[in-house]
Amino acid sequence: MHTIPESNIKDAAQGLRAIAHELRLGVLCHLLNGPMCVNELIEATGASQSNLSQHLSKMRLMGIINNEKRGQQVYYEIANPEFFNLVHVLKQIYCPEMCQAVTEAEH
Amino acid sequence: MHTIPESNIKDAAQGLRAIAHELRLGVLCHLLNGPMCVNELIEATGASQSNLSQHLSKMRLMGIINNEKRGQQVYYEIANPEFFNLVHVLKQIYCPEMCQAVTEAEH
DNA sequence: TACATAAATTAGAACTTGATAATATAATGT
DNA sequence: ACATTATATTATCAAGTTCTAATTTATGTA
Repeated sequence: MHTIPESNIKDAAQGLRAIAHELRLGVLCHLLNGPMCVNELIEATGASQSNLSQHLSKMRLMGIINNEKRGQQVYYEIANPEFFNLVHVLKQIYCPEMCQAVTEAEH
Repeated sequence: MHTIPESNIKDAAQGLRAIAHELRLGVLCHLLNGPMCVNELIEATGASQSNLSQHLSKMRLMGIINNEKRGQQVYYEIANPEFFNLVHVLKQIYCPEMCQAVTEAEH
């Protein structure tokens, strides 16, 4: 069966909501390259400290990312390697111009 | 590069929002088995007519599904086959109990 | 100890989303 | 033409989300 059972739909929808935001999805993409601390993410995204912190908190509560304190900094990283695949699929859907070569090769 | 370029992040986040809801994700999953008309989806999901219609409308505007009128009925179907892959990844993440066998075989 | 830096928390306003109920439109059968 | 069935639209209200500004907590350092 190629579907999500009813019992898990709620969790999956909640998980999607956790990344269904420009800034949060941007953070997820940055973290694909490895762990980053909050200041680095502020730099990378241009978000305000408070705003970013709140989004990171939400992503952490939703199980998208984990954090680890190293001295004065808090480093965030992707919690589940499946998110690499998720981003890959999103790229297929929303960056068609980047994926045309592959798509054409399949025909 | 395994990431979504900034220029497409907004679209991707918006697309995610279009399915980041229990009912809409449920509809998407039902449509994986083929086109369905509104009444069938009402049956399948238990949603009210008006509510479902509004969610279908949103998913259509966001490019997740297409519709086609056949006589008195309107049939909806998935707009992009990549959504099969998206659901597959979601299953890996949010239905771990269903995927354990595969995961263990990989070790 | 006092100060600086990193990050989290809180409160509140503005905006968005989702559900319901009521109404409208469109196709079909009598 | 009239009733019936299928779907869409509109208005409204409650609930949820997001941003900003201010405050707090924790860590490292002079």
